[in-house]
Amino acid sequence: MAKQTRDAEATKANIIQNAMMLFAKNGYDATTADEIAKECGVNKAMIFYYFKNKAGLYSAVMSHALEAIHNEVITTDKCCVSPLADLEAFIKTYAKYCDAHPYLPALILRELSDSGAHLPEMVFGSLRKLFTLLSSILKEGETQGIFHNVTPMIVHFMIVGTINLLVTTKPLRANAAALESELDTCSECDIDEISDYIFTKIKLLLEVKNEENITCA
Amino acid sequence: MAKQTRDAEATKANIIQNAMMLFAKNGYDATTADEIAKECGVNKAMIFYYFKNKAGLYSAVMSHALEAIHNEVITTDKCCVSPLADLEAFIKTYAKYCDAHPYLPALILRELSDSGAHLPEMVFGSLRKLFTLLSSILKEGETQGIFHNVTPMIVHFMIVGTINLLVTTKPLRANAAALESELDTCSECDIDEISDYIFTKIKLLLEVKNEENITCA
Amino acid sequence: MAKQTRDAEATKANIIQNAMMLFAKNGYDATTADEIAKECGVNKAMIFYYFKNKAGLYSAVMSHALEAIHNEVITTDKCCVSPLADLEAFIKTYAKYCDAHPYLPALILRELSDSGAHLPEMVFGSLRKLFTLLSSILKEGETQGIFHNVTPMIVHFMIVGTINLLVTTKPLRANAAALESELDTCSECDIDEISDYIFTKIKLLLEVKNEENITCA
Amino acid sequence: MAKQTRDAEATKANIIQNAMMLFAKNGYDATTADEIAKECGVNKAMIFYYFKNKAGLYSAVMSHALEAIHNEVITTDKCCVSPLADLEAFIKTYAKYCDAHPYLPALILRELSDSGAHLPEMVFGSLRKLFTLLSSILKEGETQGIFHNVTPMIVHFMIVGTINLLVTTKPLRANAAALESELDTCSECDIDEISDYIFTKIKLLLEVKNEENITCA
DNA sequence: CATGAATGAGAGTTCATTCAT
DNA sequence: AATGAATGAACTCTCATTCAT
Repeated sequence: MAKQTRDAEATKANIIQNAMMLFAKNGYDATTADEIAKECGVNKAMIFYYFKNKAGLYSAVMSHALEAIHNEVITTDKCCVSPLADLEAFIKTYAKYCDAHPYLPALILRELSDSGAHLPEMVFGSLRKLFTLLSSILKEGETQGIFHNVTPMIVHFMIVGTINLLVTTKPLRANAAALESELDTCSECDIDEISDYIFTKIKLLLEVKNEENITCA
Repeated sequence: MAKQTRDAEATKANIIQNAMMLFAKNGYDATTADEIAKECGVNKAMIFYYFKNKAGLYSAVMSHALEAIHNEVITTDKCCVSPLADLEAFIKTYAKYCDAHPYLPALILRELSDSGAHLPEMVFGSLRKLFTLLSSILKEGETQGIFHNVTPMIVHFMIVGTINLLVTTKPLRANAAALESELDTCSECDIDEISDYIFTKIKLLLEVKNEENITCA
Repeated sequence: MAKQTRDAEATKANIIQNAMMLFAKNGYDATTADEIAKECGVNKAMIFYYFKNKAGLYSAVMSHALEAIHNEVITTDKCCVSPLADLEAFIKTYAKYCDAHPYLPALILRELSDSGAHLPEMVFGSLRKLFTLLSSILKEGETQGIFHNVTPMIVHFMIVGTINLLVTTKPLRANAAALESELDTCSECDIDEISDYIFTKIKLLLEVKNEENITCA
Repeated sequence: MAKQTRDAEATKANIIQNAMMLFAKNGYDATTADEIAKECGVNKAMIFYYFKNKAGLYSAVMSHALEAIHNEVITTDKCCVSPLADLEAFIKTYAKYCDAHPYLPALILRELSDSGAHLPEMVFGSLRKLFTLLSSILKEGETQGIFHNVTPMIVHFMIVGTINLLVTTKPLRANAAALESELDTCSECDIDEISDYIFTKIKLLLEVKNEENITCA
């Protein structure tokens, strides 16, 4: 297929791209080197030449993906304007990126559901960096007295986990809706509505003190 | 190992139990029939005798697990007392069950992250039933005017997804906390605190109208 | 299926009947004990109870079948009327029996094509008896001066082998004829025409001295 | 064992050769991939690498064998000299080839005794081609008025079937003769005698009109 | 850098056969 | 006599990985 490039970086990138897609679609074990090679139009041995082994490729794929999203989020983040603005940027950037690269959420969920059985430091570190970023936004909000009762880990999963799940289950939800028309699986919701909704709700949940809630007026 | 029972139901249950654990721990592909058989103290052929093939066993495992949690949630549900009480029951029962049977969340997450590539009707139906249950609670709350701006699917993932992730990542979070002491990964949080927190926050998020938020006083 | 008979002989006969069919259709290796049992409506263990093992069953099947054909041929043989009449009886009885019990030829051919790898004395003996019978007819004809230049083994295969092949290839020949209409595979020939033809031709071949053939007139 | 050739065609041919022998000796089901690989001095996986699966290998083996005999027969055929000369060439070439490659007859007989359950078009086609060749010789003879009352399919089996049977049963016949010394199983007959005999007899059977037979002078 | 041939270690699945009831 | 549960040995096929070119 792809003409023999003889360009190491291009070949590597090509393999990573296609592997990412396949790993996300079928999982680590169910993705074979043959399959990846065929998809890339590259000889199977090249995978081992460039990445040493399958785990090495997987690791490269994950680093690549997480690096990318972290960069995306951190650079778009209107850092330090205000915790609320930062939070909004975080949520919307993350959501948009996931929507554009839907393999990522699948990979992350799978990785988390294994307790990271498959993967090494680097990947683990990247996940942590993302959490650290959100964490610092939330803490700043608390310091400024605009967020209350924040447990960052839980809020993190409420945001990131929910987005991941909504993105990966998109086909499944469409399917479920088709079968049972009264069931609203948000199958038509687009990513902007979703991230708006999440942001609005998370904002509420962070701003309102537990004791006050609606009792105010 | 386990004495030869010659009791079909017991043998089947034994296999399902052990398979559930292994599938949850290692995923579908990485779990081998040999491994399951050894863990059960049963001849490998019994797996095929009772479940026809590996996929059949997986299907049985998933049905079993989802059936169980659905029953648990539905029977404990103080049905129809009030949407709020029902919601609390839903969240806490679900959380408690997951904590007690931590394979379940891993299985569910994995299944969702495939878009259900692996599994059949039954499983899919069970997942739907769980969502339908929460959905009806939320809708009743809206009808009664105590919940506002509810998008059930998203709220569902905010609850169920978050619990699943917190349960499955427990070891991972402990690990991360150990590496970097300032990072609060909620690694000490027990399931009751978690479900309390989630319930409180979800309650807020449902009860407050978007426009009002903290502007009240 | 078949109600529990508790009649040993009936059960055995039932198993033999069905096994014969399956062995003929699929061959020894491709026929499983499960399959036979299901076809008979009998528990699989009975096969081993009555026949010790699969080879034992096969042996029983072959003996039964060869016994049957040998009896048929020998009793119908208008023995000793005249070699020609005996030959005709042999051919026609054999052909008719094969046509009525088409598993037999398949079993025999398969057995012969293995050089009898599968089977024991008894079967081997039965085959020999059949050949001995024809042999004696041919020899008697030679003694009486009406048959010439007889090599019994070759003539035997010309008769028995040809009938076996025509019977077993019946579906194949129909198939071939359907594909290529100009090809005459004798797919419409019935067993009487066939045995008439074979008898007529074999008669010629035995009666004419090699040197004379058509040179006569 | 056999040194690693790294020559695809050689490896394939090697596998086909050995597989042909084993399939002929033990039949399709009783021949295992392990056995073939060991016999070839090749890694078992190569079988699947080159032939996709066991059935694929079998198919390749059959095509190869039938192709070979068809070529042999057709090139040796002194085509169109005279039907009688052609017939003689057909019979003798076929017999000689079978004698030299005794797996072939076993394979053919087995295939025929299944009604071709196992095998695909190609093989079926090759068998048909052989029959078509003989058929045309016989028809030409009839047109020229030297053969009479020809039913090609039956005559085909009388020739080809008989040769196949004689070749495959060679060990069996030797065995039978050893047991019972009076029985003449033609165990000493060599292939030239056999094909001479068959040719002579088939010639008779074709040339003499049914009604005349020995009645001549 | 790139390829196709080759390998070894399993994995899932089948099946004849035995055991306990 | 009859059954269903249980077993162990094989068998086909797959796949990550390496080697020779």
